[in-house]
Amino acid sequence: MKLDAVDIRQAASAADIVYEALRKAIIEGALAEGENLRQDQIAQMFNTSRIPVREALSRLEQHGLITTQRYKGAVVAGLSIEEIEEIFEFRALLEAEVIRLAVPNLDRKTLDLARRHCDDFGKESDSAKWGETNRNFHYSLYEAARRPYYLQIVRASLDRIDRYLRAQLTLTDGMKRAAREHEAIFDACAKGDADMASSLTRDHILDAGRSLVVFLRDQRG
Amino acid sequence: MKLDAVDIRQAASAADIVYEALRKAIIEGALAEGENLRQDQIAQMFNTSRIPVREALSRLEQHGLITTQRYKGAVVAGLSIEEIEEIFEFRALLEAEVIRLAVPNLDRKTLDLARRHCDDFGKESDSAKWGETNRNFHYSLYEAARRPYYLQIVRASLDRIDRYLRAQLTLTDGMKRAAREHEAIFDACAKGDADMASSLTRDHILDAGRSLVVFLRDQRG
DNA sequence: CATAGAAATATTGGATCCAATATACAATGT
DNA sequence: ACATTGTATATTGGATCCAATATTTCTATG
Repeated sequence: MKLDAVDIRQAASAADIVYEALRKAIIEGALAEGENLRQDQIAQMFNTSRIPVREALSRLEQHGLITTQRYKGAVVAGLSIEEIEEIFEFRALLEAEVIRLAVPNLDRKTLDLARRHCDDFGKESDSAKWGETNRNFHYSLYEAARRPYYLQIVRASLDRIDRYLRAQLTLTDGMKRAAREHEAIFDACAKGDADMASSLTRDHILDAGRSLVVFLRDQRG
Repeated sequence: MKLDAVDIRQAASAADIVYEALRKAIIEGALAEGENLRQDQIAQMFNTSRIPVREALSRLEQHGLITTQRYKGAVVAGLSIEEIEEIFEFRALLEAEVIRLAVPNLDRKTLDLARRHCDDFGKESDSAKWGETNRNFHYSLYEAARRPYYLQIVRASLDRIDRYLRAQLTLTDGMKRAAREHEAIFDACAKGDADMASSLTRDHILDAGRSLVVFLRDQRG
């Protein structure tokens, strides 16, 4: 197990740092599904005691990223195909609505930023960074919806399936398709067509979900 | 501050018990908005140390039910009118979809159960129990959607605004209206009309939200 | 008497220690 | 040889203690 350094601005507590580092490692796939997370081991890694580690693990469990059992420890949670399908269906519903609410509020500056993120995604060859640029693109538009509660849920739902998406996209040509779909979504936003942007976002997510399920069924047998 | 007893079957840890008790107290309004939650005080209440209390508080903060500041402690979180409006809008979107997905799966047994919960709600005079019967009715139908992830989010979003709803319904005649709307939702479900059930659920939630906002604007000045 | 500064108090986050239990492995009997 | 039992080890959850800081109270001074 190997973890990246973290740079949380307002990391008030050690627990926050541990939480963010583990969250990042899990959603990026650096920690494999089923991998054991020993409190002692993590505590030593962060030069801290088990107390903040336990708090971090507790939060990760609340978000469904790990499961714990007393006297046995925590493991990185895995999702069944059915659970993954449900989360994609959920994201399609939610993000389609968020983009619809965002379009009327989009201004020049936001569109320019989204345009840059869209280009970055198209040009990104390092698959490890794919997740970041993807989030950057979508969230730069979503922010305009001014719905912090929606966005919190959007982020949490993406966290759950992000590492499966990344695994698939590094092994298939899904990224090209995603880049094309991003272009279409951006164009609809730039034209101010909320219904179109919403519909395309919905399809974008459902397509990705279907591809991923095919990929996983094959991989898992 | 006074807390109910808890009865969690699989309350593996003291932290679970404290978490559930505090959660219940907050969503029922037994703990007022802004009320201080001192770790020591809570620990003594549950005959335990501050460690499990801290874990419980950390989880409550993740769910947005409290806010904490180092060296100052935790307080029960309050929501602005705008935040409440957002959550009702969110619930309308989500629960309308959940009931739509549920209707095709409804069987005799589930409908009978929902019928009973619907009657219970109409007959319930104790406003303290309103929240439970309301949840029982809606969730008995929602379960049929077989979407555990959706339901988890539905529960969390209701938790955030439940105590405002309860406060309003005890002081207005909103319960009669809610009871009528429940009847209509149930009838649509019994007829197998998913679109109608969805639309009525959406209106039911948006109506409740609007009434609540009027009530709160008046109350808060 | 009012106010500024200092000491006392309250309160949190983290470290270390202890209790409980699951797992692994060795010893023992058939 | 193999199954069973007992023990040693690993690991978690909780209790107690310590460090850091915010708040309050008290005192001294103009």
